Amino acid sequence: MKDYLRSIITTALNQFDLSKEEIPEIQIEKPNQPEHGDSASNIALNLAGTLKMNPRSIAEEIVEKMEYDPRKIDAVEIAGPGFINFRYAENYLFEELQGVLDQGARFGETETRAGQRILIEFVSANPTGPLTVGHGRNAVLGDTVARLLEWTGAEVDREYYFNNAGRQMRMLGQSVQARYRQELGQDAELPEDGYEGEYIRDIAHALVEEHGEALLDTSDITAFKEKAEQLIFEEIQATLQRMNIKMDLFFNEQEVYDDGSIDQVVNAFREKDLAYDKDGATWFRTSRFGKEKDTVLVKSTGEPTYRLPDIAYHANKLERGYDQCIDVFGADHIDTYPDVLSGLEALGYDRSRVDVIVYQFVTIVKEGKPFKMSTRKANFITLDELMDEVGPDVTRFFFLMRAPNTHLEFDVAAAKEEGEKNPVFYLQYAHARIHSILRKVKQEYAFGEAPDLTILTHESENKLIKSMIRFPEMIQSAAESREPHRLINYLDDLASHFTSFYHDCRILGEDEKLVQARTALAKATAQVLANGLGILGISAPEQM
RNA sequence: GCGCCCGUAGCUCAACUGGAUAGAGCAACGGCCUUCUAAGCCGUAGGUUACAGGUUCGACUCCUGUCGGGCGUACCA
Repeated sequence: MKDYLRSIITTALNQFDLSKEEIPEIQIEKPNQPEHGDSASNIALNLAGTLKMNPRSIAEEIVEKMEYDPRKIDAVEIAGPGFINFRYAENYLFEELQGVLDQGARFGETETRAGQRILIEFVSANPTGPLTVGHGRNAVLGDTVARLLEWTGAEVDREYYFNNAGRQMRMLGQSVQARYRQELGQDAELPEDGYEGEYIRDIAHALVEEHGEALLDTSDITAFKEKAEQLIFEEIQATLQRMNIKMDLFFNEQEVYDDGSIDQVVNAFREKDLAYDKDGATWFRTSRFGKEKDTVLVKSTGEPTYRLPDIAYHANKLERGYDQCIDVFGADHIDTYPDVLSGLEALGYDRSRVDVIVYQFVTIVKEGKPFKMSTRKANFITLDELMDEVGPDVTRFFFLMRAPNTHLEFDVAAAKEEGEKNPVFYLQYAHARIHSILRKVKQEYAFGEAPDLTILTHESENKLIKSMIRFPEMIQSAAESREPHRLINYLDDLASHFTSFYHDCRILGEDEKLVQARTALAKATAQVLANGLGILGISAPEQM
């Protein structure tokens, strides 16, 4: 519908004395006030400046020159300072409703990104411990944005970037070694800054079972490190799977060392005089890109800082032919992002091909109080523990219900509540309720011909249909802005329109034609709810 | 100090990327179950959108400053 409105407005505008550049983008929006129609455009107001005319008279002229299909548009009005308001024809609504039924599980899919290949990198936690609540928001955001993009036609790969070398992992190996020795009754202490979590003991225990005392003499921590990595990765993947997330690709940071691309990056920078040596280290002239200071790429020890492999890794992604690469990370990593973009630009890539979703931190609220977490100390809540308490559906929902770029408060008590305070149940309940009706209808009726949807003229029916057919637009907007919470707000609105309909209009016991038409309407609603919940990665139960 | 993000009803948050009278949920108050799931529906109350300026037909949204909170500001990741 938006596209249609844009096209008829454009046709009208072409009759004005305006160059192409002077025609602004035509915005179509849904007015807050129902009296203002179903869709509205502010085009006349936007043109007031360039045309030097009263916006109302511009609007009048546009409407005069506009031709529209009465089967789609019932009325066009000019209101307020110069808005053009459109009212949909009933016939249009019925056609669209039929469209929902016809498209079924695919209703909402569009082709706007058809042919695009997108790589979205998320989670990317190093295998040093179980996923915590902090990773949860990252994981769920990344996966859901991926699903949204897929619904708009893109081909999306989900990638997990990790590092199994370096200090962190050494520390992990040493921690496991210490626990291993303790398990066998020896005196051993965790290294300073070692990992204190209980899971380290589990890994040590597994090593004892497997090797007995055979690893006591070795000073090499490789065996400890590898076992830890293996077990932790298994656990991480199990956690992700439980959350309905499946990564397509894993990328080991080591690759960009091994294939020499790190050196290539440094050399390319040097050739363009964007890298230099100072104090035994290699520096990147980030000051050329508007940063206060230059940045170290290779430490005086010869070891690269994380920025260098980061740049090489992103170049690698672009080289793999993706049209767009999206990174998901927390606010604490925001500072590295400009360096990566500068690096890519220096290498001759188009920086707009890399995009980032930054989310703010999660505060867990337990017993009414914020719960402070520290990763290395055993003081954290794992995602698994959270899911044990509230289940995967609620977990996903809570991480998605707020805009990524705002601080999220996760109230465990509210999440555990079954209803009332818990909005996820509202959606699932509406879906289950419809299926309950559908089951009853199926028992009592056997409809022959196609339903006559044109008898759905009750105000609640009308509103429900209008809400339903906005679904594809909502997916677009949520995908475009990378903000899944928009879809949640929409589904909430849809469910609320359904429950209003449910209370105003009975299905069972009415005239058979009406039963049939309303059943179709209910079925379409359930379909949209199921499709939407599917995008969110949340189950749509048929019974509750 | 500097940089990024946030500040909206008592609480948690929306507001379609600058639009018309700022909306939901929870909490409070008042109604609605012999009929398809009351995990629900309807209504009442609750606001100087932190504050002060500015930009324009129009600002929660953009700009400047102030206050408050979060995160950064490494030859850690």
